[in-house]
Amino acid sequence: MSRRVSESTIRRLSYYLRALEALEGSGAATVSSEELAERGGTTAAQVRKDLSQFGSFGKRGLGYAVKELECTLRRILGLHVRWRVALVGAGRIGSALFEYPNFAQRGFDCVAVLDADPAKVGSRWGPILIRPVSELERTVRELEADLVILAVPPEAAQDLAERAVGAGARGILNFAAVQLRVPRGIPVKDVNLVFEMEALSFAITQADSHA
Amino acid sequence: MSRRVSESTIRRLSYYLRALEALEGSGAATVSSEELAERGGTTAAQVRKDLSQFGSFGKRGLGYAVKELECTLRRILGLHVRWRVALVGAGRIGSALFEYPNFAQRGFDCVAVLDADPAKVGSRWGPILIRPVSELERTVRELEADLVILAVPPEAAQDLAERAVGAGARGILNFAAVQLRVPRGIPVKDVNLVFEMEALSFAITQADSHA
DNA sequence: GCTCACTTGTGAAAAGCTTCACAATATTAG
DNA sequence: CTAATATTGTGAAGCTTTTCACAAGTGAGC
Repeated sequence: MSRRVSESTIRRLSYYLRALEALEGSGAATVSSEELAERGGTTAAQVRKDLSQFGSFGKRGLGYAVKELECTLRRILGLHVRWRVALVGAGRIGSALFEYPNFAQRGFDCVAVLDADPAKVGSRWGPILIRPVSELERTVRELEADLVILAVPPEAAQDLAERAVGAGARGILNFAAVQLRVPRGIPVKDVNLVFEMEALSFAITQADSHA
Repeated sequence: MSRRVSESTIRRLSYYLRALEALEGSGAATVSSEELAERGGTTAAQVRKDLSQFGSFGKRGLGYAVKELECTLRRILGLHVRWRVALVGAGRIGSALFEYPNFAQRGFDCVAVLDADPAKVGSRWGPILIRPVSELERTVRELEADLVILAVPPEAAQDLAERAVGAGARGILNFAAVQLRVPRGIPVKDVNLVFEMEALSFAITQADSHA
């Protein structure tokens, strides 16, 4: 029950959680692996295998209790606690993130915003005062930020990542198009729109050349 | 040379391309699989395997010619042509995307913006007039959009995806937290910040419980 | 020309992930 | 109570991806 769990499994757990939330809204009390699979874009066997890595949550013949499984998944994903997030980079992406309502709803509280641009430093986003990036370490330490979001140019990302981790950050969401090197044990997730667009471009081009 | 190429390989090709661009800027003429691996966050063997799926681009003993490989990768990824993109959803995310300068730089031209909010319809973003989503089909058809970006609420996404594909869209970048069902052969890429944050949350929680 | 150091391309082995198939178990109906 | 039906949990099989290891090719120095 405590082997290494694959990235793909985790990603699917997030989908299952969204599906369960929707099901709860629609009043369903139980759900089968088959229905979860349909909503999560996978197969029933996969759903059962995924869940079985963490325990045995269903009832044979019946399926899974929606509310209970939802709760279990939240706990597995570590969403039963709130996470403190420091956002580095108050540009377009940073601002979109900051205003994204689902963010706080899902347990992620933005406790600080930092930027390198002196013109932005000192202004306010709602209750939050924008700080200079030079105060990154102090901010992470004093506000006990768990997670750091880097929405900064690629050339700045590696340095900021190292400093954030040095000051106690435990995970990084990276919007910069570089592969960050961080100490073992610090998870990094990359989000990169250009990469996704390039993957679409490849898939379409490929399809054409085979037609 | 024309087997199915894995998602992971494509994702890494994008990293290699970024690395090559950086190398070209710094004046290097050739690069070894080892150096590409370091910059792309993988291993030398993986780099060689990835590239070998498309041909034989290196010189033994020497490595790869930076400029040439860059060009080859662009062609493999289908980036030698420009892509026409329609953006559906003129909210925070849509606006951040629209203003993202790298987007156009990398060959993706935003040819239309649509929104469901009558208050936004008719206003301008630079040269682009915001259209009502009711005109999605007409817009995709007349402006010959290849790719559609859905930056809309989850409940609207499935319907819009179907309509976009019906009107000729060939690929979808989906920001909504639902699994879209589309006809076979239409690639869909999902971008979801909450999923990435949840993966971080899981990784950290997991690490804790094993400490 | 010969040797040396270097680096690719690739078959084979290893590791990892997904699908299959079925015993086990739960509920409902008669 | 028995039969019929539904659905889970899981070992084993099948498939995919990654890593390994090395023959083959390349240029530089002498």
